[in-house]
Amino acid sequence: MATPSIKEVAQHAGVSVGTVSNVLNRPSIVAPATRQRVLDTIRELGFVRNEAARHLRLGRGRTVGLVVFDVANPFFTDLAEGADEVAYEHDIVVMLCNSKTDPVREGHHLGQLEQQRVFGILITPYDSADPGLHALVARGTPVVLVDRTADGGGLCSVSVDDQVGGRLAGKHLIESGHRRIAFIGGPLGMQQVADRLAGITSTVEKAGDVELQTFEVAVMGVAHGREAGEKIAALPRRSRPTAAFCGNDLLALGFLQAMAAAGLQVPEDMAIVGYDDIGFAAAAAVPLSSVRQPAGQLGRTAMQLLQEEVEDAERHRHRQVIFQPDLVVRQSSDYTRSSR
Amino acid sequence: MATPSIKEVAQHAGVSVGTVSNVLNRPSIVAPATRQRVLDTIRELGFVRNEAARHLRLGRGRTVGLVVFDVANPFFTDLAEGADEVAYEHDIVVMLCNSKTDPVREGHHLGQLEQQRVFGILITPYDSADPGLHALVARGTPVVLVDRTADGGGLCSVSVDDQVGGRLAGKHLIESGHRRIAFIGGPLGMQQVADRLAGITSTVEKAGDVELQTFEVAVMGVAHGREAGEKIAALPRRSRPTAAFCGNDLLALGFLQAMAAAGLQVPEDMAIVGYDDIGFAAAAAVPLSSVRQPAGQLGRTAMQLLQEEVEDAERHRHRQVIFQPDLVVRQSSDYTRSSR
DNA sequence: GCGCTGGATTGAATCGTCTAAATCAGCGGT
DNA sequence: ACCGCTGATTTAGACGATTCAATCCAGCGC
Repeated sequence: MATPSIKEVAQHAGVSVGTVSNVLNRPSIVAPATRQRVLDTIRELGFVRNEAARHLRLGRGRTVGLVVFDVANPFFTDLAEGADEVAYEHDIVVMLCNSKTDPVREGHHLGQLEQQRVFGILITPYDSADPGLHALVARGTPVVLVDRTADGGGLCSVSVDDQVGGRLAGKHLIESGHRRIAFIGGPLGMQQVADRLAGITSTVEKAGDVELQTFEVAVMGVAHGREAGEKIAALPRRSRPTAAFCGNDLLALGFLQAMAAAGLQVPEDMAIVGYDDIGFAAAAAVPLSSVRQPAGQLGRTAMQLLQEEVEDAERHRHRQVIFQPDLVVRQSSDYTRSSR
Repeated sequence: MATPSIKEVAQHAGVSVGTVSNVLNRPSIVAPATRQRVLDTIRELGFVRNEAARHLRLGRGRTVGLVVFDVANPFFTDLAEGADEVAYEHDIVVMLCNSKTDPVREGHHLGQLEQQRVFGILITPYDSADPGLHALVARGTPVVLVDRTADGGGLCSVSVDDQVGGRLAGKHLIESGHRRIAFIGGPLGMQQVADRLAGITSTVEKAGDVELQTFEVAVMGVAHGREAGEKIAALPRRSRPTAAFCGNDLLALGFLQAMAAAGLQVPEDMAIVGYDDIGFAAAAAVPLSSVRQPAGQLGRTAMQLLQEEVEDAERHRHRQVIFQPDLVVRQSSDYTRSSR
């Protein structure tokens, strides 16, 4: 009934537990005949390795925790998929955790992962200076920051230059003639959001005659985008922004819905640029312009860095890998492609 | 440096390991003064419980594996979120695994989960009769089927009546006057797909004068939906279906894109009904009609069933919970709401 | 026939935690 | 002064796999 242990396999096959373990871990040093006999017994008995025991003895697990803001956001599932690819090659399993941009949930997950003595953690931290996170690192769990640059250099990180992203969006909108632009995103305390805002701000300031208005949201999801959109649509036409730069595509999608509901045309009455270029952006009611980030690559690279860090802890030097985003212009911000 | 063990905490606090363990697990039987001293030492030393050792000793883990077809499909992330909610209440952590409707990947994940001696597994199985899956169950890992009915009754399951879903879609399209309908989905070997098809087929047959054409796809993703759409758009107008029922919303979204690309109007030239009613369906270029499934509820219920099964293994009787889907009609299948 | 070599196998210790049984200290009752 | 009791604490195995030093043995050269 209960799964047999290595010991029962040994008895059944008439060898010692050491030999069974060797068959499992270094088959080459076991005599072929013995090896086969053990293998047969394993199959016969339906033996399944106990990872917990293995883990205890080895001191380190084969699981990597990936903590992200929002698993429902395709950007993060793409990222997760990239991480998974690399993990698979190294016989590592990925545990996806959803922090929902909530520091409490994030902390909870980190605690669980540390208790599990995971191989390492990839995380988009709510606050990269979180003392809890650094305590965890100090206690020995390897951590790689994802979609976030490690300021101090005390950690590896993989990110995309969000300021550049913000500038790309700003430049595009300004060049399209917009003079009143809204930024929708939040919480502003989040580095990613702050950087995107900083990016577009710098562009706006350079232009001189452009007004940028910030609308902070609590969570970057469709619902909040819609809410912000309703608020903005309700503004008097004269002072209402003519373009919106949304902190991510979910916000942008919600925002777009609000425009439709309010009877405002996109891009004529309101141009929209999102962020992440998730797959659904292109399929939206009005195909969405968006700042594209190489999500899969972020995930792959992060896992590789983690792998490197653990495999060769001595020689390892923390690295900050930074990718460049690019702007994908679609109908939501391009009059020339507009249907009417 | 290395995380301290319970033993070091004991030494430091001047008590035995047993007492430390008791502080952790049954604080009430420890004298308040001692308890406090141990607690202080724990904080001071930064002790973190080793879940692997605990797990080994207890024989069962606190992790539940959730194996789904496609983590990038919002239907499944909603489902996962529901499962997570309930898991959280029971101090259980959920491990999300992506099978990508690939039996090999699925098997790989099941193997990993079994090695980890997880608390249990929730799975949308590619083939619910898979011998590997049943062997795993026989060896003692509790499994609950999700979005899939357990035929034999040898397992708990939570599902939505897909035949009803298919009938709802069929009825709606036929009543809207369509006489040539396409079904896009696959692989047809998947029960969910087969049932949805069976549902619409039965409705079609009852109507008598309606023709149903099936287009099988390998994977239910946006790309395949687009592909199928292109193929159908290329058919001569006379024989081309006037409506499409897609196996899920991702397919439908892709299909919709293909219609736009081919210059066909939705719903005038082609009505579309999707499945799952994911959040993005409402935000699509043409808001998508869809058969809604209570994803979160599926996840919550599944986790509850698993919990019940493990907590009270003796008295437990396997149950099949079946929810009913309902149809959400939006513009993609409704002329009256069409903009033109 | 002896000792040696080297490949194959064994045995025991170990990882960190939990728990049942044993021990201990203190105290009230007789 | 002693017994027995209660409540607090300690002790001593497990749990299952890994690993390394120790052992075993067959074969070989001399």
